[in-house]
Amino acid sequence: MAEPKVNELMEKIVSLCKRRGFVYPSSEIYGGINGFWDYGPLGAELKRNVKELWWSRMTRLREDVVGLEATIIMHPRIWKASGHVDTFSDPMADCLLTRKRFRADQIEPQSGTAYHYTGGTDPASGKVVAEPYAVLLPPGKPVESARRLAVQFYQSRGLGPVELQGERAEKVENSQRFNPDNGSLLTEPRPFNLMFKTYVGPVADEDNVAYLRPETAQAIFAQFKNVLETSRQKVPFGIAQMGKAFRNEVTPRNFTFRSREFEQMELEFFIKPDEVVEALAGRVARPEAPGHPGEPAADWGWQMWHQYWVEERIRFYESIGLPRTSLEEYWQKPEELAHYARATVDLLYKFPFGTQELEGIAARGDFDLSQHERSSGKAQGVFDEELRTAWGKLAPEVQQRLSESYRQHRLNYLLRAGVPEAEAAKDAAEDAAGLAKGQYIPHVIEPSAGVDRLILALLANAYNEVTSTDDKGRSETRVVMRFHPSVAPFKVGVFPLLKNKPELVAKAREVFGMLRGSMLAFYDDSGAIGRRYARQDEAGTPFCVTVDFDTLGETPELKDTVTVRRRDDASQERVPLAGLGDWLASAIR
RNA sequence: GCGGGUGUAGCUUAAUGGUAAAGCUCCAGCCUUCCAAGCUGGCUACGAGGGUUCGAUUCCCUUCACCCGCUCCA
Repeated sequence: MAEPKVNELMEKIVSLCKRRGFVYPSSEIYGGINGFWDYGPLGAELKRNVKELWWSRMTRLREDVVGLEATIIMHPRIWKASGHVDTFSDPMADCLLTRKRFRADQIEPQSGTAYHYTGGTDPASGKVVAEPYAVLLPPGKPVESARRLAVQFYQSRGLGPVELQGERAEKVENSQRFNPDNGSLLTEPRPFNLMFKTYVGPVADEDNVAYLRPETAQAIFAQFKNVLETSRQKVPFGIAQMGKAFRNEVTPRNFTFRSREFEQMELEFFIKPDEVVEALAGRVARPEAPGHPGEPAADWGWQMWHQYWVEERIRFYESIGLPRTSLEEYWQKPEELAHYARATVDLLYKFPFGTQELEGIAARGDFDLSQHERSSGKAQGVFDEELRTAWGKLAPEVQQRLSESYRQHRLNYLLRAGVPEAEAAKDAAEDAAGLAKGQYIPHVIEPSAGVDRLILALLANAYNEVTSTDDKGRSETRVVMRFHPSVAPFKVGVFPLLKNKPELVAKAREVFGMLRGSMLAFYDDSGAIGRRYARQDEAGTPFCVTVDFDTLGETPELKDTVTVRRRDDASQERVPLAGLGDWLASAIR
């Protein structure tokens, strides 16, 4: 549709980000580095505000969430247990003809006759392409189809008419070297390192390999027991963490949207399995209507908690200025779910380059703690005195039903994790027996958000162009960044109306000094007043305060009052200096 | 990683095989009683490397970054 326009908007945003100091290309004086971006002065403030708002809302304002700040480099076995080592170093192979890419180890084995060629010649020009090529045909298919593909291949390498060289047939059994769709030869499998690798200690050998974390979440699981034992929290409760994560993305794209170094804000909220909830509360509450389910209750099952966090997160985005209409909620279909997830909701923002994920809220069951329990050999379950007491009072048939349901879930997990059948059956039965003793492995709801993506969404959302015509008939387009005041880098600009009147400057400096202790203020006395307003509009500063002659007493009843000018509609209000701090503080909340 | 496109000042755009131009922004000064006014002055660029050439921003090669498509997205 309007695609050039869309790109134009992104280009304008990128350009503004650089011009005003929100975002710069990393290492720019050395030519930049693909997938890395820096935040300039305004961007750093914006990002800090966003992170502080998230942190405060997710931990400080809640009794049931505590924080964690873990290292970026952790024991490599964490990434083995989480599954990242395996899925992040897949060998990949590309089709030589269509360039389609495959996981080399997941290609369905093919059998048949492979026709090999040593090269192709253009009989007209005599041009030769000596690259070997091959096509695998299923039994019974005529050799012509192999030749047809081979001709296409050599044509794609720059030949017009093609004479094939060195045709040779070979029987092939269970090969993964050919494209299952068309039989074309693939490239040699090449490993894809999606995790950043490093070495701990001065000796760079395979024994010292470690990885920069590809997500912050695993540290939370790895420290779950420590936090549980030292924070005086009981399930249900959450552990929040913000921090850098690193992924060797195949294609960094869309400005900062997909970067190789990025920051996450993650919460792992641990809840009781539904069987435990029922044993304790007598029932399991499930969502009956869409929308926020209200205050947490003892009978909430995982679906209630999941919906609760989806709605909490949407409220957070609304509170920092992303209207609900700019967001989309996407409930992943069962076939799209990752192997560990029971349900995942993506919160998407309508970016200029498309509607893309800001945050994923996954109900991960007990997968992660279970993985770390098996991998580390350290029990990750919790003991709940109330559960033990309540269990003893349950009717035997209820005990039986809950225990069986729990056993079935555990068995499913263990089998999927590759535990041999007999062992899995035994372990699942033991886990189920643990319920009676008050033991279980918590389940988890994971709201996981990308800070940088959110910053980009806020930038895109704030970007507005205002075209005005002055009295000389010249029209001019200005940019106004309409950030929510709570995230805006500067909260207030402070100006003397005129620079060459020392009394105005002195008073304005005084007002600036008064405000800067409680909010980020910016003092400016250069150029005409309108220009200073415009500069602050581009920085997204929601309010500007101007000291004029009335402030000094030119009009006696206006003495010690200033003009407060609003960014979004340029409206002005006269505010007494004595109440200015409070006026602004309540306006930027 | 593949294919296509782009790369001149902070931004937007010129021109040129022979000293790289302008507008806006920015900085300094003057002026200015509320929305990029005016005047004076100033900083700043051919993405990087190599080749051809007496001389390359211009032609060629390589490389880097960005944009679009493919691929990937645990």
